[in-house]
Amino acid sequence: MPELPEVETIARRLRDGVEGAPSLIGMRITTFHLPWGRTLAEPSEDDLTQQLPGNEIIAIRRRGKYIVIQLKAGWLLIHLRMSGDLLVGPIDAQDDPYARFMVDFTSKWRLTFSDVRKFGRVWFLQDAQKVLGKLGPEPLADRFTKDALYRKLSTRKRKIKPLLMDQSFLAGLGNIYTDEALHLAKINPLVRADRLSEAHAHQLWRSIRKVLREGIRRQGASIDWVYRGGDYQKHLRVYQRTGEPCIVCGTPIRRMVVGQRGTHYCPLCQPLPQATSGE
DNA sequence: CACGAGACCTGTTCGC
DNA sequence: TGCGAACAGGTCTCGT
Repeated sequence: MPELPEVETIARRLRDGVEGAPSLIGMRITTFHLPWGRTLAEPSEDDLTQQLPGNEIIAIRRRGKYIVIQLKAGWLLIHLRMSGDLLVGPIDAQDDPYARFMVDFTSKWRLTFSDVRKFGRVWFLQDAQKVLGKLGPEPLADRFTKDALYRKLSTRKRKIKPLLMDQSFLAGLGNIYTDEALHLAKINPLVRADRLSEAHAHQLWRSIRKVLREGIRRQGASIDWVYRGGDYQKHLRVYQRTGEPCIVCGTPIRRMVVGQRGTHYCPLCQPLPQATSGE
């Protein structure tokens, strides 16, 4: 489910609280539950039993698509992958059938990691960089400039779409927002990164930041049955709009597969530069 | 270095 | 109506 805007929205809700659920900042952990063992990537369940109880939440933020929970001693990292979500409710509430990991607090509140497809993972680390250190830049950070993007693109020969989705190249874009940004920038998903002009790279930079900011403003996109978050899905330009008219030129949106991912684009607005795609 | 295929999982939707 | 195939917001590993 979640890409940068959805993860950002979830992190803010945990940090600030929402109607019916308080902020988790300052809460002290009593115990945890792990109904699906593989959800815990690191350390072992036994080690976690030594480290988590008594620990206290200091801060919550997002890095790439990770939820980063700073504890008094150590870091709890959570990656929602395809279908994960984080919910706060009373300990005695009815169990979520898809709960894979739960943390209980002295306040009698419980944080539940719900994840239908079981792809999500949790890490408890003394050094968060062990996992976060592999990530590329934050697309919304000040230091990520349009010239920095142009320079990074100019040395890569990969197709632009899979490159943008590579989390070590840039952290946070997934299938939805990549398609959206490429359409806004009028760039074909198959174009080689090093073939983009400086003007196109700059336009792409603007587009990436615009779709991510808009996604956050709308509190993310709710697609299918999984995420009941924001309403950005009502404003999508191409994603899952195959056959519907392009909002710019009216041409039917097409779907193709790029890097094994469904890819949506406008054949007129995002033409493949002639004879450039190959060699 | 770049790419494709296969895993990991469950649920919904599509096509016949 | 029923049933298998295709598809879904992500990432890792392996082989070419």
